[in-house]
Amino acid sequence: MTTTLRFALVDCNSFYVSCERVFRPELEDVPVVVLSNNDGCVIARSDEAKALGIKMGMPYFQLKDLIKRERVEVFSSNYELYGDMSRRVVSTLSQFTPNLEIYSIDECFLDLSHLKPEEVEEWGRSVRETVKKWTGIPVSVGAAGTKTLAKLANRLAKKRAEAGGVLALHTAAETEEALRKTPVGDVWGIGRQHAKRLQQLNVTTAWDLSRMPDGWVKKNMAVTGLRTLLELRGQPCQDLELETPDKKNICTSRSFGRPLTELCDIEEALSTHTVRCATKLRRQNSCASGVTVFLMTNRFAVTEHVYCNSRTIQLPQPTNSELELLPRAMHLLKDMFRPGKRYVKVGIILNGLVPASEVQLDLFSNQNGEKHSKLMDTLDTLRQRFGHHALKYAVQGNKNEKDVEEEKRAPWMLQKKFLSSPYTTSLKGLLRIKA
DNA sequence: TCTGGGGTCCTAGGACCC
DNA sequence: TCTGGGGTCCTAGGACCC
Repeated sequence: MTTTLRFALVDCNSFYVSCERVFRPELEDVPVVVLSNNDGCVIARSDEAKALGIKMGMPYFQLKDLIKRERVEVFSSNYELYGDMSRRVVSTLSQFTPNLEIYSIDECFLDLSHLKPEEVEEWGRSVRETVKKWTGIPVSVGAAGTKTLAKLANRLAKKRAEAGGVLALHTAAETEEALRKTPVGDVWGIGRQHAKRLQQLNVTTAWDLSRMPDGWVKKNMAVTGLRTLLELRGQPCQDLELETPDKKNICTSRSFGRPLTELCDIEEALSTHTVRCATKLRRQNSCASGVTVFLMTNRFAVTEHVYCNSRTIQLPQPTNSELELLPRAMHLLKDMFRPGKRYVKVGIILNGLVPASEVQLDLFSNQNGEKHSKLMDTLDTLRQRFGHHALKYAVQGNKNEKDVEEEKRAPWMLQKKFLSSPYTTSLKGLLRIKA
């Protein structure tokens, strides 16, 4: 019995590592890892690095010896580069279908309804070759009747050398075999907690899960769990999301380059995050109804008392003006700050987002609102043209995150010891390739 | 010394109203 | 003095994703 192949999942292999390799081809076949912000932990690994036993999320400081011994190449994360490469991959994929969902920076769901089942493998190979040729990024393709099964097929396409990076689940027998080979914790939608619970009940594979009673799953894993269950059985519960829905919250937060004790340093960091966050808010044409600020000390500390606090206020009316948001964020921070602690992270969340057009009337009844709105437009235009640092508030300080030299950087700024060039988005980066 | 950042959805429980 | 029940809204917390 054959099933209709409705979805393909195209996933970039070790995406961040692959981005770095595009511009450093000599790193092919060499173990490579990419670190999270602040060079904290491993967030991408090449196959060679995986073979050395380096796991996702491992702290870098615990791996230093291994990295040195095995000559692992290390990169700080370079989101400017990865974002740009991601756009190139998406634009290549959109040549293959107009109906495509950007699921994450390195994954897209593609609609297959225009293909006959027997054409899917050939189509998948063509996708792989074209993306590789046009962007330099290797991808894998999984195809099936539901999104959950397409994810599962994609995982196996990566694992099975003989699949050549493309796997389609055509028949019930093929699907059953794939389900039997997938550990339950590797199913999309089954996280650590559910996996643990299921394993205790001797449900160890995706196949076992697909045989569970609906009632038990609904009761213990909510309706999202039930959707996963039905999709494993081939019954589609999720469609492509062709338009990205507006975000309901927007957050900007960073760990500090080193622990901070002074309020003024944290104010510089938080004001910079607030400006970033407000910029994201305006890009979505939204206004925020509330502001939350959070502040924390090191949660792993054993000798110090862990302090983790947050404060929220509702705004008199929704706004996206930095002039409204900044003083409120600063006030919340001062309210939480306790001297004598070593803080490691601060962040802001803008919540209760509403379309800016819906508060427009209020905005015009308030003269300040109209002025602010024009000012913010101007700021956005100038910053887009000349960069984030072109126009800043005094409270943000005068240091520039792009500066590499230690003494030119503020203490709150991220560590990025192993940063590659912004090869694709700046002239300097471009010159670095030629050299 | 050194452990990321940014989201979503669901549910339970409390507050409040009629 | 007795003291219901149903509905809605909000929030906190937990689970998940990449």
